[in-house]
Amino acid sequence: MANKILNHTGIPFTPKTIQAAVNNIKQVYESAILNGTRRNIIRSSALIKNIHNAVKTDLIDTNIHPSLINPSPDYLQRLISPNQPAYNRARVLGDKELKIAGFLKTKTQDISVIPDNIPISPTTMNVNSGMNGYIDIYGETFTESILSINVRSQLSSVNKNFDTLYERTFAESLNLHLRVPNMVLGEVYLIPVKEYIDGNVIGFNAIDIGKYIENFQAINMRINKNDEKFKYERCCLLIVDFDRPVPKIYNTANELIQDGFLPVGSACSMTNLDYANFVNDIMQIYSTRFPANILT
DNA sequence: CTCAGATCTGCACTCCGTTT
DNA sequence: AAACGGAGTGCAGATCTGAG
Repeated sequence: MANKILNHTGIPFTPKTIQAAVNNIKQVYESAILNGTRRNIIRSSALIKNIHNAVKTDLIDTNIHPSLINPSPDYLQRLISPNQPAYNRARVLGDKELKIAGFLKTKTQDISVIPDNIPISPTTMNVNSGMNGYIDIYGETFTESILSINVRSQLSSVNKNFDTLYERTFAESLNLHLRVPNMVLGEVYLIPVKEYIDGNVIGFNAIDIGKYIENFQAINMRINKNDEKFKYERCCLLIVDFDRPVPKIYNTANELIQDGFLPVGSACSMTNLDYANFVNDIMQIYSTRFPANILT
């Protein structure tokens, strides 16, 4: 897990930008298609970790302390007492996906940023759900103060899986917000503007990208903690054209119209759904909601 | 304690009955 | 016949467990 990200020749590689991440995804995925190991590479999560890494890098660039991202349980133990003396924090990125309890179930979060000044307070859950009696090692106060960003992708069979994946996306935010309504949730969803066809050759099919934009706008921008619980505080629909030598990331609907992926006059908007402003936007929402929490 | 085998989890993708 | 929808599949990695 520490660094399982490889380039297409099998050499360890750490993408620092979202463009480097999608470039590497294209190269690794396409070589896997050609040598018949496409399913293996997808299920190994080797591709999606490229996006994880670029998002983590962008979080650090907004001044988040690396040790507060996906910290180990050992590191978290220092928060068990609010009067703990200052801890000598190494500038190392954690890689532990935190298992967070929601109203219906637990779920490990892809990227968790923990505040440095909120104590952990284990509690036994007392709720009218299957989680009744579950011992949550973090407690509600700490859980709701975690900034959580999940990352998904779908490179082929896009329409076939739309329903299942959209339901999952919708359910994950609801599960957490039903228990901890203040929690700030982000989602980065990589979607190709043309899906890869199946088989052992490189090829692309058109998809209806407008449908994705509309559906993700419908669960986006939960600015007020009283807003609908199935929404995310900030979603990113990372729309990428892989059918060119260097993949192109789309940040605006106008670019999609210009390249023929949305009809002229389309009402679709990528405002608040783009990657370019994603990290800044979600940090803004977090710091407004939890002005006293320390992430640096 | 170690560590190998068992079990659990996450997730892209397939399959097949239903609808149009 | 074609498209749809959603239950089912199976791989890979993570985590657990118990024998020694």
